[in-house]
Amino acid sequence: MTAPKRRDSARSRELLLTAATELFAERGFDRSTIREIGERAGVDPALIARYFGGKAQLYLATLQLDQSGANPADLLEPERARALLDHAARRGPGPILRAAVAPHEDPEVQAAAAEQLRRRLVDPLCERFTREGLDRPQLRAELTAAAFVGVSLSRSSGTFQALAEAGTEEIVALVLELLAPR
Amino acid sequence: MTAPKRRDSARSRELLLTAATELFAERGFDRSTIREIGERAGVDPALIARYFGGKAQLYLATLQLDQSGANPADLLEPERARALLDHAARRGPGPILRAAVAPHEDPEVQAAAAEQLRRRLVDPLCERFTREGLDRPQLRAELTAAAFVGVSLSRSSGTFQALAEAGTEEIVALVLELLAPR
DNA sequence: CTCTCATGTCATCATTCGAAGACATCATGT
DNA sequence: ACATGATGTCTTCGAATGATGACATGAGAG
Repeated sequence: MTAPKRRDSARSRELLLTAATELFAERGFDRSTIREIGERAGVDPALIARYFGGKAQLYLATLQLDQSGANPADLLEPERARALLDHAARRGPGPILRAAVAPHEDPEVQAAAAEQLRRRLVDPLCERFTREGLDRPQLRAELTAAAFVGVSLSRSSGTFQALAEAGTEEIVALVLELLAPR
Repeated sequence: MTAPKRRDSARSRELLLTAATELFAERGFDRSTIREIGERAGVDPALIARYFGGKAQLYLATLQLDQSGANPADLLEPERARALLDHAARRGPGPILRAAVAPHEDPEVQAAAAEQLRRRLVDPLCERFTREGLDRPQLRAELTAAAFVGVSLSRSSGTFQALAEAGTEEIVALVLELLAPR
């Protein structure tokens, strides 16, 4: 009951946001066009400009979309690793992981993506490493996150055959074995 | 004395190839334009079509360029890891690593990049793992290579601050510690 | 009912890109 | 010296893309 919408602009916004999230995850920002987004959403692409301001701001909106959960668990928690890898396998790696290896041209966009990356992957790891008394926890956290991003993206890209074909559980086990500090 | 060049088409080809290698390494294939390549090479971009057939074939030519060394050492050899990370830090990660996480649209181009990736990173690792008697050597090799690619690309991208600022030696040590099987 | 504005549709613009071709220029063989 | 083909320069084309604004339409206010 947040007030009934006339011709449902809220719904159009939502549809665009969802379609954009999917497409950005599948093909990345650059290779997604506002026409494709509009087509998938069943909404005229011109409304992207009206409701978000432009493609870049739509991207920013998708970034803020799923930061719902507060402090996420770190990568070395099996459930967290599984969730991330599974999500990437089914819906694409997501725009945030992509931003780690291929920065955006727009500095503002890149900064936003980098912050999401830090909050959702690096910081939890850094906390864990600090807790465990490792030296250089920040650097170790970034390194571990980068390695995980590489695995996740590579698996989705299909470039590595065995990696693409292996089941999620298998990957989770090997990744955790690989990344766990010793 | 391989026959003197009239107006030195061989030199033009070479200049284009060099400039293309640099630009592809710095910005990746998609974000590099043939006009930029021509400008950097000091050669008219139209000659790319003449000498290589087009942008995609120029890219393929750069891939075949530096596969001089025969069987390269595997990633877990410190010198090899250092060489790769150092090269990436100074001249960009190179088109091959990029292909691991962001496939090209042209299937032929992607296949060529994937093969280079396999020959130069995965196969040596697979041999090592087989030698060491690990199970699933192929999968482990691809996983390790993917993690390394993630670290290398992330470091070059500047998205992770500590990772970008850390010295090569430091990274090499941590990467080897991370990726070495146990 | 009618006015008004939010909402949606459509056409078009400016830019960028790879590609192709017309034309000019120079070197070499005869 | 001239003809021929290789080499280089320049313009232009067609497609794709993000953005913009004019116009149409429908719902709610008075």
